[in-house]
Amino acid sequence: MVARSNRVTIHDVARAAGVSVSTVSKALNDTGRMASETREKIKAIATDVGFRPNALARSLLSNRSFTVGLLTNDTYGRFTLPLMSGISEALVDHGVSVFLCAIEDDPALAKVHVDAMLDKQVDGIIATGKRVDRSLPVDLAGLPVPVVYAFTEGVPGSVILTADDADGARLAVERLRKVGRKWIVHVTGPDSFVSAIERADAFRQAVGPEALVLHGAWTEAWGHEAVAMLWGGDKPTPDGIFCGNDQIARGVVDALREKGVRVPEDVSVIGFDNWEIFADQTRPALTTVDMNLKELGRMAGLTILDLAEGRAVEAGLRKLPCKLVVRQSCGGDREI
Amino acid sequence: MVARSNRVTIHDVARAAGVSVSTVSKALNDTGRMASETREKIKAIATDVGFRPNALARSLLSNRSFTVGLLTNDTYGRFTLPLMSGISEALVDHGVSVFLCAIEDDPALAKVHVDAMLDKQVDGIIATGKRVDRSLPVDLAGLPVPVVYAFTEGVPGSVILTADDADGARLAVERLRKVGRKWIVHVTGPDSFVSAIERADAFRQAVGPEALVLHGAWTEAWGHEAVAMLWGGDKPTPDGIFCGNDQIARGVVDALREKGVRVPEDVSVIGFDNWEIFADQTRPALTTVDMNLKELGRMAGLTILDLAEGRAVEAGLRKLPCKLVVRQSCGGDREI
DNA sequence: AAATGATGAGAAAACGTTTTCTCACGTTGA
DNA sequence: TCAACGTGAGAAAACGTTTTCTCATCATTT
Repeated sequence: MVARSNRVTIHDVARAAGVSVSTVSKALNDTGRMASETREKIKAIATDVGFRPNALARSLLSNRSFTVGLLTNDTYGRFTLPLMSGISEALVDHGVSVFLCAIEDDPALAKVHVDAMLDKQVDGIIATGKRVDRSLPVDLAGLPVPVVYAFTEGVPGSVILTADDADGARLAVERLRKVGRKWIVHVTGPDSFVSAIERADAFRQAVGPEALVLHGAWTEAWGHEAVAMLWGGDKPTPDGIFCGNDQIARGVVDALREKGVRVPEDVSVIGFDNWEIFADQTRPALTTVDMNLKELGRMAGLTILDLAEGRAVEAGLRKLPCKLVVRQSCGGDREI
Repeated sequence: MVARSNRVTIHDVARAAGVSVSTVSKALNDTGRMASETREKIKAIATDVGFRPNALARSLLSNRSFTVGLLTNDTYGRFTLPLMSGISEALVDHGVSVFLCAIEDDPALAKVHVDAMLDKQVDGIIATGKRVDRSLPVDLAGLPVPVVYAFTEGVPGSVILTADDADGARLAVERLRKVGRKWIVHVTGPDSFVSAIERADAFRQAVGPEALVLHGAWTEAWGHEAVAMLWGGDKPTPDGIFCGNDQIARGVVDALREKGVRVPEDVSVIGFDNWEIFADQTRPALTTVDMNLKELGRMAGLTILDLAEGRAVEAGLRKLPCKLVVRQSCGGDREI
């Protein structure tokens, strides 16, 4: 309930042990020369009085703050949180803490946050966003600390980590084929999204020349609409639908159910994102492509650490493979 | 592309200006005595060479790091992100950055994070979680820094901020009454949740002795089930349904639509949480209670700041009012 | 003309560490 | 017996700031 700083410093330990602060420092860091009894005694006393070195003082000297910044404009957190979780998990073992800065597409706010982090001597900055083909509203080039871009557009020559959309599409098609689907269509988001394009291209490549890709919004409503279109004409209806995200997939599955089409018996559906809140709640639960965002976060964390510690890292765009999470909407889930 | 620390320090400024570091410091901080020309000249030179004071060095001296920690076990981020957003928004103006630590109900991990933050001399810690009636798996009492609990259980005598569940329930009932509903029921989550209990109690108090509360899971499926029960017997069916969260509400609305019951013409539905991804996508879009989590975050941020700066703060549980977000599922939305 | 006071600016200490340098002491070898 | 050497431990500098103290210089007053 009191005062300034009752925190125990290295001086307190030195006094308690009857030695100098240098000796304490060397004892605790296992450096320097000294009698091993002295070392052990000092260590014992240090833990006894609950000494924990002040990281700030240490950083001042070492030029390493064991702190990194995560800059994001994904306020909703759909992508940022798994990423954050991976970053944190990878770095906590190295004693590194993460500043989270939510900048909402506001350049001024972004600058304030970046400056604050630089002032606090972060060892590096990880930039992330909600769209792979958009960059944050702040220029991170030429900063005095390394920068890694994860799931957002980065400047040329920088390190950019992202999910391999094409791989995800291939995984989905492969699965649909494996459960015996012949006429597979792709219902996805607007073709103004690079992710949508890349998935669609890979989809076309995997399915062949007759491939059908329907672009729309990233919404349930578009899923409903697409089903209405596909089942509305007199053309043959597909037996497999690969959706651009889980919301579309949810719309598709609901629409099919309302139509009396059985999923997965009559039609197999695969989503994208593995957003559990959607994938799990859909009836039947969605088989869906997971972008491994947590793993992407781990990679980003370890990469920024490499850079901070001066190790060489290959620049350029690096795409991490996706994985398929099998639930019920595609069928074939019991065969395993 | 090189070396150690090209960062410009106060010494560089002093050299460039031909004065001592003390003079520079006083010039930039508008303290001390000096000719105003000197002051201005130094300021000009400082911005010229791009000097930014090293916050670490400053912190070492002032015992203030302008850094707080946010501890959460809400990996999904449903509650943490709006809170975080509010905290960050409130604190960025004061130059304070936020460490986000995701501890997944793992006491050891929690301790590691807390220790790392303490070593880094955070000015305070905000604890938050996914449930108001559960505490984090780590003891935050007796820490050398102030702690504020937001949306999670705190130790007695601490500062605890949370949403006023009863207020939310009252808002919902009030609205349903206002649009002319007479027979209102409450479909909510398990009665093992304090939130569910408090809302249910307030609901009963507002509706009267004949109030009907149905407890189930926090899922869409339970919404469907509840509708099946309510419309299954030969009792009169309700014309207003207040749901414990937006997922239940979504289930209820979907089930009613499938039944041919019109929302909001025949039945008004109100949700809880204002989880936009659900509230917006439901047809019709959900009128729902918003817990003002961002505001709660702001309060938490300002409170921790007050405590860090030694201002007195009243301990105890503080409940922040909710607000109703009007969309279409309740009706009466066009009257305004 | 001397004493007083105001003004401008620098020196030094401090924050809590780590690291390098120095030194006293005791042991070994010739 | 003396030089050389190894060992244990402390002194001091350094990191980049802020703050207190001291001290010239110059203008004002008597």
